[in-house]
Amino acid sequence: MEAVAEQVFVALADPTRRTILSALASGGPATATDLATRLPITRQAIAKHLNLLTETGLVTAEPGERRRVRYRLHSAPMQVAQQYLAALARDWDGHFDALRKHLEG
Amino acid sequence: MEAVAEQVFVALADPTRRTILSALASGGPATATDLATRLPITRQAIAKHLNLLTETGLVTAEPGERRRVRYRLHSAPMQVAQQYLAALARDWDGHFDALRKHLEG
DNA sequence: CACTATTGCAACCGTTCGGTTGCGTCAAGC
DNA sequence: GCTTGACGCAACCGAACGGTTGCAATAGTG
Repeated sequence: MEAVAEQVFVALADPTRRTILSALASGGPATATDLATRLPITRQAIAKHLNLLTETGLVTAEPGERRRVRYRLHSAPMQVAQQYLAALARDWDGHFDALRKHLEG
Repeated sequence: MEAVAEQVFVALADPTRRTILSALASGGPATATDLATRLPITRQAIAKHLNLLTETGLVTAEPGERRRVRYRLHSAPMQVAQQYLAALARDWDGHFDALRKHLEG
Protein backbone atom coordinates (compact mmCIF):
# COMPACT_ATOMS: atom_id res chain seq x y z
CA MET A 1 0.00 0.00 0.00
CA GLU A 2 2.80 2.40 0.81
CA ALA A 3 4.35 1.65 -2.57
CA VAL A 4 1.13 2.63 -4.35
CA ALA A 5 0.81 5.76 -2.24
CA GLU A 6 4.38 6.76 -3.00
CA GLN A 7 3.79 6.34 -6.72
CA VAL A 8 0.65 8.46 -6.49
CA PHE A 9 2.57 11.15 -4.61
CA VAL A 10 5.33 11.12 -7.20
CA ALA A 11 2.77 11.31 -9.99
CA LEU A 12 0.75 14.14 -8.44
CA ALA A 13 3.85 16.12 -7.43
CA ASP A 14 4.44 17.28 -11.01
CA PRO A 15 2.29 20.17 -12.33
CA THR A 16 2.37 18.95 -15.92
CA ARG A 17 1.13 15.56 -14.82
CA ARG A 18 -1.72 17.16 -12.90
CA THR A 19 -2.56 19.21 -15.97
CA ILE A 20 -2.72 16.06 -18.07
CA LEU A 21 -4.96 14.38 -15.53
CA SER A 22 -7.15 17.46 -15.38
CA ALA A 23 -7.45 17.49 -19.16
CA LEU A 24 -8.47 13.84 -19.12
CA ALA A 25 -11.00 14.57 -16.38
CA SER A 26 -12.64 17.48 -18.19
CA GLY A 27 -12.43 16.17 -21.74
CA GLY A 28 -12.79 12.46 -21.22
CA PRO A 29 -10.42 9.77 -22.54
CA ALA A 30 -7.93 11.00 -25.13
CA THR A 31 -4.75 10.03 -26.95
CA ALA A 32 -1.26 11.44 -26.52
CA THR A 33 -1.37 13.41 -29.77
CA ASP A 34 -4.78 14.76 -28.87
CA LEU A 35 -3.43 16.02 -25.56
CA ALA A 36 -0.40 17.45 -27.35
CA THR A 37 -2.67 19.84 -29.25
CA ARG A 38 -4.07 21.21 -26.00
CA LEU A 39 -0.86 21.43 -23.96
CA PRO A 40 2.21 23.53 -24.78
CA ILE A 41 4.62 20.57 -24.70
CA THR A 42 5.61 17.84 -27.12
CA ARG A 43 3.70 14.64 -27.71
CA GLN A 44 6.69 12.59 -26.55
CA ALA A 45 6.85 14.41 -23.26
CA ILE A 46 3.15 13.69 -22.77
CA ALA A 47 3.72 10.06 -23.73
CA LYS A 48 6.39 9.74 -21.06
CA HIS A 49 4.04 11.16 -18.45
CA LEU A 50 1.27 8.83 -19.63
CA ASN A 51 3.61 5.86 -19.28
CA LEU A 52 4.41 6.85 -15.72
CA LEU A 53 0.73 7.41 -14.95
CA THR A 54 -0.11 4.02 -16.44
CA GLU A 55 2.50 2.35 -14.24
CA THR A 56 1.01 3.94 -11.14
CA GLY A 57 -2.46 2.84 -12.26
CA LEU A 58 -3.92 6.33 -12.38
CA VAL A 59 -4.58 5.86 -16.08
CA THR A 60 -5.34 2.85 -18.27
CA ALA A 61 -4.32 2.52 -21.93
CA GLU A 62 -6.88 0.98 -24.23
CA PRO A 63 -6.18 0.46 -27.96
CA GLY A 64 -8.74 2.08 -30.25
CA GLU A 65 -9.33 2.24 -33.97
CA ARG A 66 -6.56 2.94 -36.42
CA ARG A 67 -3.55 2.40 -34.17
CA ARG A 68 -4.77 5.06 -31.75
CA VAL A 69 -4.33 4.51 -28.03
CA ARG A 70 -6.82 6.13 -25.70
CA TYR A 71 -6.02 6.85 -22.07
CA ARG A 72 -8.75 6.76 -19.47
CA LEU A 73 -8.65 7.94 -15.85
CA HIS A 74 -8.68 5.47 -12.99
CA SER A 75 -9.22 6.86 -9.51
CA ALA A 76 -8.62 3.68 -7.48
CA PRO A 77 -4.93 4.31 -6.64
CA MET A 78 -5.80 7.78 -5.44
CA GLN A 79 -8.16 6.35 -2.87
CA VAL A 80 -5.33 4.14 -1.67
CA ALA A 81 -3.16 7.22 -1.28
CA GLN A 82 -5.99 8.94 0.52
CA GLN A 83 -6.26 6.04 2.97
CA TYR A 84 -2.52 6.11 3.44
CA LEU A 85 -2.62 9.82 4.28
CA ALA A 86 -5.44 9.27 6.76
CA ALA A 87 -3.56 6.43 8.45
CA LEU A 88 -0.41 8.51 8.61
CA ALA A 89 -2.15 11.49 10.22
CA ARG A 90 -3.88 9.19 12.67
CA ASP A 91 -0.54 7.55 13.47
CA TRP A 92 1.16 10.87 14.08
CA ASP A 93 -1.41 12.31 16.42
CA GLY A 94 -2.03 8.98 18.08
CA HIS A 95 1.58 8.28 18.90
CA PHE A 96 2.04 11.82 20.05
CA ASP A 97 -0.83 11.60 22.51
CA ALA A 98 0.24 8.15 23.65
CA LEU A 99 3.76 9.37 24.25
CA ARG A 100 2.56 12.36 26.23
CA LYS A 101 0.31 10.20 28.34
CA HIS A 102 3.16 7.81 28.92
CA LEU A 103 5.48 10.60 30.00
CA GLU A 104 2.84 12.18 32.19
CA GLY A 105 1.83 8.89 33.83
CA MET B 1 -4.88 24.70 -1.33
CA GLU B 2 -3.46 23.03 -4.42
CA ALA B 3 -0.09 24.58 -3.63
CA VAL B 4 -0.10 23.07 -0.15
CA ALA B 5 -1.17 19.71 -1.53
CA GLU B 6 1.59 19.78 -4.12
CA GLN B 7 4.18 20.53 -1.46
CA VAL B 8 2.89 17.66 0.66
CA PHE B 9 3.07 15.33 -2.34
CA VAL B 10 6.60 16.40 -3.09
CA ALA B 11 7.58 15.94 0.56
CA LEU B 12 5.99 12.52 0.89
CA ALA B 13 7.31 11.28 -2.45
CA ASP B 14 10.82 10.81 -1.04
CA PRO B 15 11.49 7.68 1.04
CA THR B 16 14.14 9.35 3.21
CA ARG B 17 11.72 12.14 4.04
CA ARG B 18 9.07 9.60 5.04
CA THR B 19 11.64 7.86 7.19
CA ILE B 20 12.45 11.12 8.94
CA LEU B 21 8.78 11.81 9.54
CA SER B 22 8.29 8.29 10.82
CA ALA B 23 11.22 8.70 13.20
CA LEU B 24 9.70 11.92 14.50
CA ALA B 25 6.35 10.20 14.90
CA SER B 26 7.69 7.25 16.87
CA GLY B 27 10.35 9.04 18.88
CA GLY B 28 8.79 12.44 19.38
CA PRO B 29 10.41 15.79 18.57
CA ALA B 30 14.12 15.61 17.86
CA THR B 31 17.03 17.61 16.45
CA ALA B 32 18.88 17.10 13.19
CA THR B 33 21.97 15.64 14.85
CA ASP B 34 19.79 13.35 16.92
CA LEU B 35 18.14 12.03 13.77
CA ALA B 36 21.55 11.68 12.15
CA THR B 37 22.52 9.08 14.74
CA ARG B 38 19.50 6.95 13.83
CA LEU B 39 19.59 7.28 10.07
CA PRO B 40 22.40 6.19 7.75
CA ILE B 41 22.86 9.63 6.19
CA THR B 42 24.64 12.83 7.14
CA ARG B 43 23.28 15.50 9.43
CA GLN B 44 23.40 18.04 6.62
CA ALA B 45 21.27 15.87 4.38
CA ILE B 46 18.74 15.56 7.18
CA ALA B 47 18.90 19.31 7.75
CA LYS B 48 18.03 19.92 4.10
CA HIS B 49 15.05 17.61 4.35
CA LEU B 50 13.96 19.28 7.56
CA ASN B 51 14.15 22.67 5.89
CA LEU B 52 11.92 21.43 3.08
CA LEU B 53 9.51 19.85 5.55
CA THR B 54 9.41 23.08 7.52
CA GLU B 55 8.57 25.04 4.39
CA THR B 56 5.67 22.73 3.61
CA GLY B 57 4.48 23.05 7.21
CA LEU B 58 4.70 19.34 8.00
CA VAL B 59 7.25 20.14 10.67
CA THR B 60 7.84 23.13 12.94
CA ALA B 61 11.25 24.21 14.23
CA GLU B 62 11.38 25.35 17.83
CA PRO B 63 14.63 26.54 19.43
CA GLY B 64 15.59 24.69 22.58
CA GLU B 65 18.34 24.92 25.16
CA ARG B 66 21.97 25.34 24.19
CA ARG B 67 21.55 26.28 20.57
CA ARG B 68 19.64 23.08 19.83
CA VAL B 69 16.70 23.16 17.42
CA ARG B 70 13.94 20.65 17.92
CA TYR B 71 11.59 19.66 15.12
CA ARG B 72 8.02 18.66 15.86
CA LEU B 73 5.45 17.07 13.58
CA HIS B 74 2.47 19.03 12.29
CA SER B 75 -0.28 17.09 10.58
CA ALA B 76 -2.42 19.98 9.37
CA PRO B 77 -0.99 20.23 5.82
CA MET B 78 -1.54 16.51 5.37
CA GLN B 79 -5.22 16.93 6.02
CA VAL B 80 -5.29 19.61 3.35
CA ALA B 81 -3.66 17.17 0.94
CA GLN B 82 -6.18 14.56 1.97
CA GLN B 83 -9.03 16.92 1.20
CA TYR B 84 -7.43 17.75 -2.13
CA LEU B 85 -7.22 14.07 -3.01
CA ALA B 86 -10.83 13.52 -2.08
CA ALA B 87 -11.97 16.49 -4.15
CA LEU B 88 -9.91 15.29 -7.10
CA ALA B 89 -11.36 11.78 -7.01
CA ARG B 90 -14.86 13.20 -6.71
CA ASP B 91 -14.15 15.53 -9.63
CA TRP B 92 -12.89 12.71 -11.81
CA ASP B 93 -15.79 10.36 -11.28
CA GLY B 94 -18.32 13.18 -11.28
CA HIS B 95 -17.26 14.67 -14.56
CA PHE B 96 -17.03 11.25 -16.09
CA ASP B 97 -20.61 10.41 -15.17
CA ALA B 98 -21.85 13.83 -16.24
CA LEU B 99 -20.14 13.48 -19.61
CA ARG B 100 -21.62 10.03 -20.16
CA LYS B 101 -25.08 11.24 -19.30
CA HIS B 102 -24.64 14.20 -21.62
CA LEU B 103 -23.55 11.97 -24.51
CA GLU B 104 -26.33 9.49 -23.84
CA GLY B 105 -29.02 12.19 -23.52
C1' DC C 1 2.03 2.53 -54.88
C1' DA C 2 2.78 6.88 -52.75
C1' DC C 3 1.23 9.81 -48.99
C1' DT C 4 -0.27 11.04 -44.55
C1' DA C 5 -1.00 10.48 -39.80
C1' DT C 6 -0.03 8.29 -35.46
C1' DT C 7 2.74 5.67 -32.40
C1' DG C 8 7.15 3.98 -30.21
C1' DC C 9 12.09 4.10 -29.33
C1' DA C 10 16.51 6.25 -28.47
C1' DA C 11 19.73 9.85 -27.89
C1' DC C 12 20.65 14.16 -26.10
C1' DC C 13 20.43 18.53 -23.00
C1' DG C 14 19.90 21.56 -19.08
C1' DT C 15 18.17 21.54 -14.46
C1' DT C 16 16.99 19.73 -10.19
C1' DC C 17 17.76 16.49 -6.40
C1' DG C 18 19.72 13.71 -2.76
C1' DG C 19 23.85 13.40 -0.54
C1' DT C 20 28.74 14.35 1.03
C1' DT C 21 32.64 17.19 2.39
C1' DG C 22 34.54 21.16 4.35
C1' DC C 23 34.53 25.30 6.88
C1' DG C 24 33.04 29.18 9.88
C1' DT C 25 30.34 30.28 14.01
C1' DC C 26 28.32 30.34 18.34
C1' DA C 27 26.97 28.58 22.98
C1' DA C 28 28.43 25.99 27.20
C1' DG C 29 31.99 23.48 30.41
C1' DC C 30 36.60 22.59 32.09
C1' DG D 1 40.62 31.09 27.44
C1' DC D 2 40.43 27.01 25.19
C1' DT D 3 38.17 23.01 23.92
C1' DT D 4 33.81 20.62 22.78
C1' DG D 5 29.32 20.07 20.47
C1' DA D 6 25.83 21.56 17.54
C1' DC D 7 24.27 24.45 13.89
C1' DG D 8 24.39 26.91 9.21
C1' DC D 9 26.27 27.90 4.74
C1' DA D 10 28.46 26.85 0.40
C1' DA D 11 30.60 24.06 -3.00
C1' DC D 12 30.72 19.91 -5.25
C1' DC D 13 29.16 15.28 -7.42
C1' DG D 14 26.56 11.66 -9.63
C1' DA D 15 21.97 10.35 -10.80
C1' DA D 16 17.34 11.22 -12.03
C1' DC D 17 13.93 14.29 -14.31
C1' DG D 18 11.34 17.02 -17.67
C1' DG D 19 11.60 18.06 -22.23
C1' DT D 20 13.10 18.19 -27.22
C1' DT D 21 14.72 16.32 -31.58
C1' DG D 22 15.13 12.74 -34.84
C1' DC D 23 13.97 8.51 -36.82
C1' DA D 24 11.78 3.99 -37.79
C1' DA D 25 7.45 1.31 -38.16
C1' DT D 26 2.74 0.78 -39.15
C1' DA D 27 -2.16 1.55 -40.43
C1' DG D 28 -5.31 3.63 -43.34
C1' DT D 29 -6.34 6.84 -48.02
C1' DG D 30 -5.75 9.00 -52.61
